[in-house]
Amino acid sequence: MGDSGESAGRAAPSGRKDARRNRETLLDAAATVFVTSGVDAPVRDIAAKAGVGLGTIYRHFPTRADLVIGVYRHQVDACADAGPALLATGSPYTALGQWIDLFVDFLVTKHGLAAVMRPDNADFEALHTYFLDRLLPVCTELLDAAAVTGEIRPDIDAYELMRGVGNLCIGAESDTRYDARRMAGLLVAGLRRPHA
Amino acid sequence: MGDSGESAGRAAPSGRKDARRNRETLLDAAATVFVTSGVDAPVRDIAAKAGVGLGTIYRHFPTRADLVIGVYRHQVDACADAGPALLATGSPYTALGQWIDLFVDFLVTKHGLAAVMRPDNADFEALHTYFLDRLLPVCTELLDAAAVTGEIRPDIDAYELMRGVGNLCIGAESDTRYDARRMAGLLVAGLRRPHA
DNA sequence: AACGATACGGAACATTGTTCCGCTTTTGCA
DNA sequence: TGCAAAAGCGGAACAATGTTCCGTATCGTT
Repeated sequence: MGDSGESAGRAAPSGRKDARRNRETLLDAAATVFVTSGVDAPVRDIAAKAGVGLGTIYRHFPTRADLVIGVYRHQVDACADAGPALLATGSPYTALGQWIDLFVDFLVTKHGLAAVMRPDNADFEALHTYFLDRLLPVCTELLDAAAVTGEIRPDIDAYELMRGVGNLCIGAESDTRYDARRMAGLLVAGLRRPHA
Repeated sequence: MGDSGESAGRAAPSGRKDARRNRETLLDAAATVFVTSGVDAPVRDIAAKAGVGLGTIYRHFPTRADLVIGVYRHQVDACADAGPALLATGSPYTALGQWIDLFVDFLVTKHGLAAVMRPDNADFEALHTYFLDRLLPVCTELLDAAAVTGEIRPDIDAYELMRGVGNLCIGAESDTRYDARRMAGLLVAGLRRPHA
């Protein structure tokens, strides 16, 4: 569905035809390179893969975060949309857990993406902002619902939870001894209201 | 490369006098720079602060991880030593929680240190290894003790917990909306044995 | 076809880690 | 003390990467 067009994404098809084509080519190339080399792949690699110059890549995507957003926007949106859906299928706490699992899976399967979501990384501020804009409302909704039913403590901030879960996913894809899903599950378990 | 003797830190005073002095100077300078610019500060900054050339810094500390270890070794050791002490003062679960708090405080107050503990960062493998060597046995001890008393689930791996807590601390020092300590507390709370 | 606007490519620049080597200082010994 | 070898030093030079800039090529319109 059409969201309020902004930031980086597909707005009204504007500009020259070749420019539009290059934009697509770049997104495709980036997606491919991200899979093999992670989201930290050198800009030159992406440009080479797309067969364009460096100037072109920077014109279309002023910062790398814009490129990453372009590539993963759909998946982030899908994750956001899944929140309300899950909420409709079971208890709020269960839904929250499942939604977090979805988020963790998304991050863990994208090499380096979690590491890049840190807000102290000025280069990726746009990415951080996009994730938050999209997912924070959903997380808040789930959290509130679970708090209302009394399944979890009511004093948890969605932002903190998202940051925490995001952090837990860092480096998970390259460490067989570490299971980010498990840790995220523990964190969510920690949200439960302390039993009397 | 194979350093003489220990990985990094103070070994038996060996070599020339000026070399030993430079080593200390370098550690002092690094400590100062780390506080103001984080552990990712450019090597050149540290060299400049210490008033030595680049060659000198790389000779004394083949990798940056060695320098970081040299600077924080004492504090890591102190944290390790605190484990058994805490265990003697209260219930294992309480001790575990307090020990984790200690660890979190340590990481959070050192700009960028947590981010550098990731094992997927080849440059800092030595640092990662040092932390693990020193802290993993302590964490295991606390975990086991708390499992024996039945306060927590018995299926938690110390390595995973340390990685998880370490990750939770990433970027915490520059984000006022995020409290790593709180998140670590949640994670520890999640360890509790599920109530029947 | 001509022309102005738009976009392109890639050289050039900036930052930072790391290596290498000629020069200096220290140390051991006669 | 004097001296030569060993040990250490400084920083230029190299490599990898992000980013900017501008002369040139292409597109769309008249």
